[in-house]
Amino acid sequence: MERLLKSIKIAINEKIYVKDPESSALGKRIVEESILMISEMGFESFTFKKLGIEIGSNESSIYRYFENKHKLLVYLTSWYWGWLEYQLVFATNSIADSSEKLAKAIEIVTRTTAEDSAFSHINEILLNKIVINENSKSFLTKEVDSENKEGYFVLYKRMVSRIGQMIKDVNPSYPFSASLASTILEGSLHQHFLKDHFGTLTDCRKNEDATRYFLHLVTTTLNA
Amino acid sequence: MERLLKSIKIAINEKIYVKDPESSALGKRIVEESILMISEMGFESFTFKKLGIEIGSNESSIYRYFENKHKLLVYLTSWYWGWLEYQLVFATNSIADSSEKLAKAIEIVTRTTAEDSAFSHINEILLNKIVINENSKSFLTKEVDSENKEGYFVLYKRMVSRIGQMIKDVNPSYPFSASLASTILEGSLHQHFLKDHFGTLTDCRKNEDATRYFLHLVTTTLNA
DNA sequence: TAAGTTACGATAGTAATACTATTATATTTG
DNA sequence: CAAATATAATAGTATTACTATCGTAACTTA
Repeated sequence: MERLLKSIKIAINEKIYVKDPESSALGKRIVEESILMISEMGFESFTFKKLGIEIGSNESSIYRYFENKHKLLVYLTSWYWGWLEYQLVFATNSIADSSEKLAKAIEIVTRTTAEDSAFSHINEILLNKIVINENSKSFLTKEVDSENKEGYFVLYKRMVSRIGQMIKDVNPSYPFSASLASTILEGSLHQHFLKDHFGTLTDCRKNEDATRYFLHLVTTTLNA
Repeated sequence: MERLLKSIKIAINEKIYVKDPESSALGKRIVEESILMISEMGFESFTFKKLGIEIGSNESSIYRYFENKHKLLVYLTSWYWGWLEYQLVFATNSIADSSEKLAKAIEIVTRTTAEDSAFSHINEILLNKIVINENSKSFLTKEVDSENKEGYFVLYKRMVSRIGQMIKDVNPSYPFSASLASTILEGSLHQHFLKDHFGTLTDCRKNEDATRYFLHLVTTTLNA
C-alpha cells in the first residue's frame, strides 16, 4: 500500500491553481508548509506573507501558484478527498457483499487519520485536522455556484456519490441515499469537531466512536 | 403567538456585545441592516464600514455595540437559536407522548423559516438563510474554546441538549442521543445548503423533504 | 434652568491584509 | 552558450479592521 501510494498522484482540477504545485520544489514546499501553518494557526490567521517567510521565499512567488488563500484551501481539501477516495476504493473494491462493503466505507470515511502514510510532502494527519476545522469554509461562500460550475468540488462530490451508490446497493428502496451519504461525510467531520471542543454535544469520546455511531445509524436505517 | 412573540426578548449573553443593541434605535438598526447585508453579500464581504454607510451612521459608532463582525455573527446566530428554542418549547410543551413530541421538535428545527413573524426589526427569513450559510463560521475558529468558556454558544448548546433529552425520552437505551441531536441540527442546515447549491448530493428538493428525511432517520433508528 | 452625563458623528490615523507590477537575478533547457 | 523560464526583491495600492480624539446634540438630574 505505501509503495503504491507513493507512485500515485491525486489529480486536482487545473482551474484551482495557477501553476501546478506538484511541478516544482517550491510548489511542494508551499503545500507542505501551508498544511503545517493552517493546522497550527487556523485558516483566518494564515497569510501568504507569513507562508513566504516560513519557507524562505517571497509572497509574490506564492501567488504564481495560487490566486489566493481560498483557492489553496480548495486545493488542500480536494487533495484530501481524492486521497480518501483512493483509500475507499482500494479497501472496498474486493468486497462482494454490499452491506459489508458499505460498513467498510463508513469505517474509512468516519475514522480520523492516524498516521502520515506515503506522500512525502503532505502530512495527512494534519490535513485531516484541517479538513475537520476548515472544510465547510471552502464552499460556504458567495462564489460557491460559479466555483462548483468550474468543477472545484468534483472530488468531494464523487466521494458522496460513491457512498450514496453503496447505500443504494444495500437498500434500493431507501429514498434518501444521497442525503444519508452527505450526512455521513459532513456529520463525521462535525462529530470529530464536537469531540474536541463541545464534549457535551456528542457521545463520541474516542476516535472509533464516530464510526460506531454512523455504522449503527446507517445499519438500522437501511434494515428497517 | 404573534402577540406573545412581540413581548418576548431573546436573552443573549452580555459578553457577546459591548452595548446591548436592543437598548437603542441605532443598535436595532445595526442588527436589522446587518441581517439584510450579510444575507445578500455574504459574511466575508460584509464590513462595518459598509454597514455604517447603509444605515447612515458612522463606522466607529458600530464598534460601540460590537467589538468586531465575528461577534456580531455570534450575536445573530445566538438570537436565531434562542428564537428557535422558543418556537420549540412553545410547540412541544403540551405534547405528552414522547415520540410525538420528538417528531414535532424535528419538524420545527428542520423546516426553513417561511415568514417574518413578529420581532419588528429582525427578518427571520433572512436570518434563517444566514444561519444556513454562516453558522459554522461562528465556531470553526481558533478561539472556539475560550469563547465557549465565556458562554458564547449556550443557546446553540441548549437546543442540542433539549433535542438530545427528547431522544432519550423516546429510547433511553439508545447510546448516541447527543450525537444524533447534533446531527439533526447541523445536518439539517447542511441539507438545506445542498438543496440550494449541490442538488446531486441530497434528496431534498422541497423544504419539507429535510423534515421527512430526518423524521424517517430518527424514527427507524430509535425503534430498532 | 444650568450642569453633568451619555450617545453619536466626524475626522484622522495605524498596522495588517491582499493583492499587482516591475525589475533583477538565478536556474533550466534546447 | 543563448534563450527561456522561474524565482526573489522591492515597491506600491486599495481595503480592512480597527483605535483615538474631539465636538456637539440630546437627555437627565439637582
